[in-house]
Amino acid sequence: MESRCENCIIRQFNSLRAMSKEELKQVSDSKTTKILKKGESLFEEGDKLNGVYCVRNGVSKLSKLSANGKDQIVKLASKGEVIGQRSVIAQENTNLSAIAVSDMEVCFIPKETITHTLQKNPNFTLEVLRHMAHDLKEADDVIVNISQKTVKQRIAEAILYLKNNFGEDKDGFLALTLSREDISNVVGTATESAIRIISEFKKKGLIHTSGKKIGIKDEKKLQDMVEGF
Amino acid sequence: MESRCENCIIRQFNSLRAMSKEELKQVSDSKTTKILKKGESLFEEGDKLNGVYCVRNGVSKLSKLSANGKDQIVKLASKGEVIGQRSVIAQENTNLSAIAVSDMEVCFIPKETITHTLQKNPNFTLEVLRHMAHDLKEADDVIVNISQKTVKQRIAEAILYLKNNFGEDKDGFLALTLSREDISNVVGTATESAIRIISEFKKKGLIHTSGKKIGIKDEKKLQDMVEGF
DNA sequence: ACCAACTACTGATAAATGTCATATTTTTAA
DNA sequence: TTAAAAATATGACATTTATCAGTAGTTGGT
Repeated sequence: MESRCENCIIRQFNSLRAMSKEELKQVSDSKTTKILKKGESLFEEGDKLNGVYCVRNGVSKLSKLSANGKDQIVKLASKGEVIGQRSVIAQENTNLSAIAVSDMEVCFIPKETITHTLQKNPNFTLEVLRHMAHDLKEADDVIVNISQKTVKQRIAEAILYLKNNFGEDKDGFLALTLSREDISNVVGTATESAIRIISEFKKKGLIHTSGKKIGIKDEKKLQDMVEGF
Repeated sequence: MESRCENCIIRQFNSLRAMSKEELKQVSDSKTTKILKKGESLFEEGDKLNGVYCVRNGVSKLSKLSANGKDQIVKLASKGEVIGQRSVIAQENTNLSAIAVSDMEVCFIPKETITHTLQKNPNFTLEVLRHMAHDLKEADDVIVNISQKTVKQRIAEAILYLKNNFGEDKDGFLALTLSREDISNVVGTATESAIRIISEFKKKGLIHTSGKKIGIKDEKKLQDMVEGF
């Protein structure tokens, strides 16, 4: 099974591209590959992480449990993204759980390899920093969206987000199928509210559905809805 | 007026403490000091920043305007914090506005000085990275709070936050006085809702007020309220 | 000290969202 | 394949929050 990091295309999308040949070799020698089925967890909130996970395939939700027992999904991480960086860098237990929302293949890289490179290779550190700066901006946007947009707007936005980030299958459905509950947890609303609004979108002809699958029929109107028209 | 960065205690609180004597000297030579009165802005959303601001005194709100014309305050930055780092690092225009909520004294450090040090001093980069990792965690917490807690809980939390981060004056009022509108923008709600809930807290004896000033009377009950009792 | 402008407050009402109960459909696994 | 379990769907209703309208109180500038 042994693919070498040096040859892995995935790393072009993340901060590992700033590593030297030598460093990549070290990563490759210390990494382990892991297969996860949908629903399995990479780690749970509060866990101490011994390394980071580089996603080769599939999608993971990063979520946090709130006092009232509901999960809030903070980010969906897919191919090329590195999960767990924040906790390893801040040397804290993780504040999020990571659960596969589709079958996944990930590489585990021990934290020593990462921290060692962080101390030796300023380009790598800077690259990680840039990624984190980007994540922070996205988080700020999410805060503004959640507090200023209606649930309807946020659901429309989530549907467009899923299309733009994960694409559509041959039948015109979103390639990443989330349960209604997951959608409500992305958006930060009650599951029933999400379901109701999705039904409404369907009645209005903005989307079509089949089981839990959703397909976009009128992208422009969905976009208008996001902007508040 | 020329105080030297080498002697500035403020920098102990931020990533500048990882700079060498030499680098600090360079910062000191390139920096300019700026005084802001309450209400004045450091920069506006969309501006291209030519450097970062190190807060010596006072507090600034970092906020983002939403489509419906309301500001969402994403962070309050005070003594020791560096504002504008994210945009400079990501080499993007800023996504936030920074406006003084009290009189301020800040040092402006040109971005060349920062980016130069980022490339040369891995310890500094790592330190900045750690700070950003921390900010990102806080942002995640805000997302969960906003979407899962009621307005009442969030206002109680905001009041406690103001006490814990900025302290109280000799009369037992919060040392940082925000307008009701600013409070509503921190919490992500309508100004009238914030006012109504603050009045309710007062009637219940959780707080006392005098004009726009708020003082905590029953911290425990406020805390219970945050947890949802 | 006084006026204008701003900010805080309150009530009435509307709109959005959550909750609970229950029916229906889809998925899962024996 | 089929029964059980899980997820989706919908209605009725409760609760929360926003909006609009108007009054009272505070503050800063002359």
